[in-house]
Amino acid sequence: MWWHQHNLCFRHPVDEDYSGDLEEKVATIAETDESAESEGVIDSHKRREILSRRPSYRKILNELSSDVPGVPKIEEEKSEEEGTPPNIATMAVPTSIYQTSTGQYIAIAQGGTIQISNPGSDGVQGLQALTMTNSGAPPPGATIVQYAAQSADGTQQFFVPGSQVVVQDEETELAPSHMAAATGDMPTYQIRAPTTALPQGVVMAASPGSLHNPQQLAEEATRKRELRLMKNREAAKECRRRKKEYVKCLESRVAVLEVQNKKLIEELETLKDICSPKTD
DNA sequence: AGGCCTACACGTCAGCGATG
DNA sequence: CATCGCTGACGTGTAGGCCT
Repeated sequence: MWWHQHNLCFRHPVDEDYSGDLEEKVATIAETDESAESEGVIDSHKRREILSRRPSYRKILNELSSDVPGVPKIEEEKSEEEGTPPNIATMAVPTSIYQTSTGQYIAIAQGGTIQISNPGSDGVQGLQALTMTNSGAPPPGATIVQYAAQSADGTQQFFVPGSQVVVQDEETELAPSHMAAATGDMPTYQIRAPTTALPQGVVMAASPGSLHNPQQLAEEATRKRELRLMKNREAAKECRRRKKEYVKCLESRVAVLEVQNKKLIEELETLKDICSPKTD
């Protein structure tokens, strides 16, 4: 066994095909999961049919988390009135600590804040904070901060998708509301397109009534296509993120069930000994 | 150094279900 | 029925490790 419920060591690479095996393992242990896919020879059509009818990862994960306490849950969006800032992913778990394959410790705190710390030092040096700001569909122009790290010289480094610029705010009040809510007293940042006032991917639309000639129609079709591609791009990213989370969830569930299984076997052996004493 | 392999991330397409 | 979101499949690029 290479990991435990609250001290995960992610040794498995996240493979596209890996979740299927893991699902099967969970189903085998729990004997309740009907979503397991058989590893036998299934023709591609049938396999595709099975796969395409699978519910979303959010749904599956939420079902799992309702079964198993302590399993992270993906909150549904629209939690604005409930105190959760918009676009902030909330992990409904007590603070969990994981260890990565590189030896780093990852702590998921309430409110979705992830802290990454490097072992070896006194635990403070190298501390990195990361706040997920993209649980749901981002508003137009919103950008996902994928990773924030504090380098040795104290400067903040942000890696964001696309060719965008991160600008540190002079004061926290200047930050967008969803970011300010997420960071608290931390310095806040704005993400801007470097050359244009329009957010990345936003294309100016002509009003429908003004489309007369074929060229305008072609431009409109191109615009629609680019918009669809952009949305699908973001959706694919989000889908992959959820899938990774789902796989991690399955991994932790496997661990829990294996421990339970072991305990039950031991209990059974004990009961056997009690109920059938030796008669010689 | 260069070739090969592997893992990973990404973009795109296709197909499905949900929704208005 | 059109539209949209989600997700599997596929192709591509890149980084890192290993071998010659």
